[in-house]
Amino acid sequence: MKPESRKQEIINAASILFKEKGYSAVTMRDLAKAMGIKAASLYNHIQSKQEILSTIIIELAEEFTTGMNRIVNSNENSIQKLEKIIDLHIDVTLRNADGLASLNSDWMHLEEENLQHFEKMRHDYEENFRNIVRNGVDKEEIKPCNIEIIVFSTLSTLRTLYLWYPKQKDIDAAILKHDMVSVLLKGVV
Amino acid sequence: MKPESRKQEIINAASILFKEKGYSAVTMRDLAKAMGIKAASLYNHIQSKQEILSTIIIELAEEFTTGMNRIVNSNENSIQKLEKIIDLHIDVTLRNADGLASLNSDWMHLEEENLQHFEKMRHDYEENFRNIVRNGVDKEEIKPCNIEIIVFSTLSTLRTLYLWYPKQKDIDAAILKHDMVSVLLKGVV
DNA sequence: GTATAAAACTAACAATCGTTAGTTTTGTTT
DNA sequence: AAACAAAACTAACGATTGTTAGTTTTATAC
Repeated sequence: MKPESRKQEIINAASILFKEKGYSAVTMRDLAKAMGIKAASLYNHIQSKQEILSTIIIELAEEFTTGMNRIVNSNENSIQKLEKIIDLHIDVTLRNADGLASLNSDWMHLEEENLQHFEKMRHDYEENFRNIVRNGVDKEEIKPCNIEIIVFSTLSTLRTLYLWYPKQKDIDAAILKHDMVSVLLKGVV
Repeated sequence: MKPESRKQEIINAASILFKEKGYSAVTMRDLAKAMGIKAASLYNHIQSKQEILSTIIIELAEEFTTGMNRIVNSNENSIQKLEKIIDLHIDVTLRNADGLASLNSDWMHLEEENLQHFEKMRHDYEENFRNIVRNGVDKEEIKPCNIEIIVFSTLSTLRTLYLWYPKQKDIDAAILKHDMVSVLLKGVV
């Protein structure tokens, strides 16, 4: 029963519109119409269109950063860490699939300091991912494939989950996790 | 009489800009500046901004449609067909990585008839992909995993190749094909 | 019931958008 | 050098953009 703040409602509505058409193609009048108010009224709750975008993206990026740091600092082997990464992506996707569209497709429209912050978080995330895979190959827990290809193919699938999962209506999160681990790590042949 | 070459130069420049910022965020003045001319001069060669987008996307979508039809109608088993699909994506990516950004991220900005044509081609492509996987599972050439997850994870990786491949400077196409087959079909563990 | 704050409104701004019209420059052919 | 078309230009259009200012409505607290 606790009502979401009006600002959060706007951000949620914006996430949906940004997912459908992208940040640049969504006007403040589009967003206002989705909220059932006039464009100028939005500014009682938010500072700018840019603030909406950066709120959506930075919050999500920090979730991934926090999650990855927890995984990196855990005492598990490479395979277990990869499974935890898959869990992380599924969890975030379930919680905020709409926002992930902006994180994946509209990050380049962030402005100076937020853009830099985002790019650093993304770089660090990928570097951590790469190190986990590299470590797994060294310890022969993972096949000696091209590390870049493993990271790329796994990450591109996980990053695209937000597009696919909402269309799968009757799939349980636990089953999804299990099957993603199976397909991504163990192959299909 | 027809300025084919200059028109193609414009389309190529547009592909690069669309890749960097997306269709909606690129103005005709941006494109003109990239071409070293004024915005109005673009209209000696193209009819509209929309025409540029539809040319980029529809041409690529038809390449995939043609390629997929060839694969579907061949006398090969499921694994071989999946390998051919991987080849197809790598070939198209090598030939036109920039345009693929529009196909993946800006298709929703196509207008009525082109949008419908694109959506039908994409639907048919995915349906063909799904049938190949389903057939492979039935014949026990492919593990009995969730078919949707296999299609999704494979396709999301192939569709994202355009983002990743240009950054890999010293990787040969043949090696890439081999490794992609290895990672996507045989797993990493 | 009145005061106060939250949240909506109308009206408009300067800037920028895709695009058109009309004109001039450039390059090639005769 | 004259003719002609390709391709550039200047100038501007109507529409739309994000945003601001000032005002009115709505809901809550005393």
